[in-house]
Amino acid sequence: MAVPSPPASPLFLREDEIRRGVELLYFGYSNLTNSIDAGLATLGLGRAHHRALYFISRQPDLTVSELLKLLAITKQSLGRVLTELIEREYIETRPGQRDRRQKLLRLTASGAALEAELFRALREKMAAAYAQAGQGSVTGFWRVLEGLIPVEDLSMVAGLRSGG
Amino acid sequence: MAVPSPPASPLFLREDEIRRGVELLYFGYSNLTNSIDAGLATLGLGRAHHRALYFISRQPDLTVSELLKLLAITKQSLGRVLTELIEREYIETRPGQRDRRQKLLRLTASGAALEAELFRALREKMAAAYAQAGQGSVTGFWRVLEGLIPVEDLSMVAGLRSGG
DNA sequence: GAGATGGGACAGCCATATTGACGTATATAG
DNA sequence: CTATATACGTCAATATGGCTGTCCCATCTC
Repeated sequence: MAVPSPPASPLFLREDEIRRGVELLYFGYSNLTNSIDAGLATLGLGRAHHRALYFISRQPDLTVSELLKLLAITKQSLGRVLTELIEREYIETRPGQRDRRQKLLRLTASGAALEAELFRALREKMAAAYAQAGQGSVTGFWRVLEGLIPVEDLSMVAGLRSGG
Repeated sequence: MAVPSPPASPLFLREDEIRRGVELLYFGYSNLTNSIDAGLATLGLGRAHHRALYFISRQPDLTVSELLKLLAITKQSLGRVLTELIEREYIETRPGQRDRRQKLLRLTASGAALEAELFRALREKMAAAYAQAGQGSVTGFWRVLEGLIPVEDLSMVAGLRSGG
């Protein structure tokens, strides 16, 4: 294969692939998150509420500080969301057993029902995308996304599975 | 392989894979977009400005209505961002040649320089993720994301390449 | 000339994030 | 036991980036 000469800069040649990834990630993310907005709006809730519900559902008895790390927002921002969700009885709290300063967060029955309903829209979209792309693609999808996440955060994300 | 019985519901069994995708997409997207916030903040710009710069860079002589479709926001929201970028001379406009009501959007030299600088951060992150995941994974990454984007929007996204 | 379209603008609103300071309960180290 | 750190909450003020509704002008198209 007598290819004349290698590219001057691999980074430059890959620019189009990079931009393609950036754009697909933007539109894919947007479309997925948009898919639950209507459901949230009927309840007067926003995406911030959903994120809290989602992670608490995923990892019951999560503490406030753990949730703060996952969401990467300030205590004040989370506070409003959490207060609202507790008032509406989607979430309930208990003091921690080892450390009674902690508040363990957990969905109520209606909170779990709401999360499940919202998740249905996510599942439909994601399942359709998985099916269309094929299982081999799904692994690649995960791997690239993992590469976008700093190493120190990956354990946190993985913890949603094991540590829950 | 005498596996006893198939799962009651394939959707249920796949729930974990779906959630994994949702979570990686959330954290991956967040980390990528966060990576340019510092650069934007030093200039007093926000992500909305970057999105406009990005798409105009990608498709010079884009019209306002085309940009509106890409960003999926209202004219008013875009107006503020665009006005600011024009005032700061990152963007310039010309009337359309066929339709003089149109405004064709284009980066100035300093706008192009800014976009390139911001893109550098995106490129580094994305290139590292691609490299770590391997080229086979990149295709899968694209395919799944394409599956998340409604068919009617895909041509618009593809147009960033051909129609630019 | 009539109506549709591309673009812009005003006023006001809302959701979600921020910072900084401060307070209280509990845990833990000396 | 005291000191300090931690977990959580809260006040006040602010910024960003969306939204709606209404109205406007220029231009294109029929």
